[in-house]
Amino acid sequence: MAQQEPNYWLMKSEPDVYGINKLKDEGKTLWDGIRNYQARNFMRSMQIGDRAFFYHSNCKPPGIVGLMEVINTHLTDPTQFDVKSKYYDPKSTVEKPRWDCVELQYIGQFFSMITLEKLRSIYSAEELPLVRKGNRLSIIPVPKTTANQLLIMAGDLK
DNA sequence: GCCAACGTTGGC
DNA sequence: GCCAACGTTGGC
Repeated sequence: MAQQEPNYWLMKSEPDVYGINKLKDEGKTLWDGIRNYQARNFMRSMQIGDRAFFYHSNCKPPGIVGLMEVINTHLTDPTQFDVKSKYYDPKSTVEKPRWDCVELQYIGQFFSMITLEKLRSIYSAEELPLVRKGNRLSIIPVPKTTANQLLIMAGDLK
């Protein structure tokens, strides 16, 4: 089977909760805790080899800080069964789990963040759905053309 | 801290 | 199936 071109994504995380430096230390991570169906469905369409921009949200300033690669897909999110987790979902069962996740590997960190302000000044909602007004989705596709431009903009990775 | 935007829940 | 009430996200 021919390996198809990787797709690009943008994945948000609050740096106080899980930031790029944590991922850099750990090398890879399960992207668990997603409790939004649209975001989950985007994760379900991810393929090994896809790449994702790491976005720091709910901070000053918000923006894209690094790059990751999808190394595992269609994994059951373990936190949905963990009573002590804030992501515990009593309506989910082991037989029929509601939530899954992907595993991501750290690729690199940008020398300087591409801020949301800059992204808004460059891109339309079609070119980068992140900048669409009122968008709260934590996982968003990034069109290939835009992804390539962002990578050029980022230059070499740390 | 405010609040717009949007998702989810649950009564009917 | 509708929709009001409520909760959350996340920029500002």
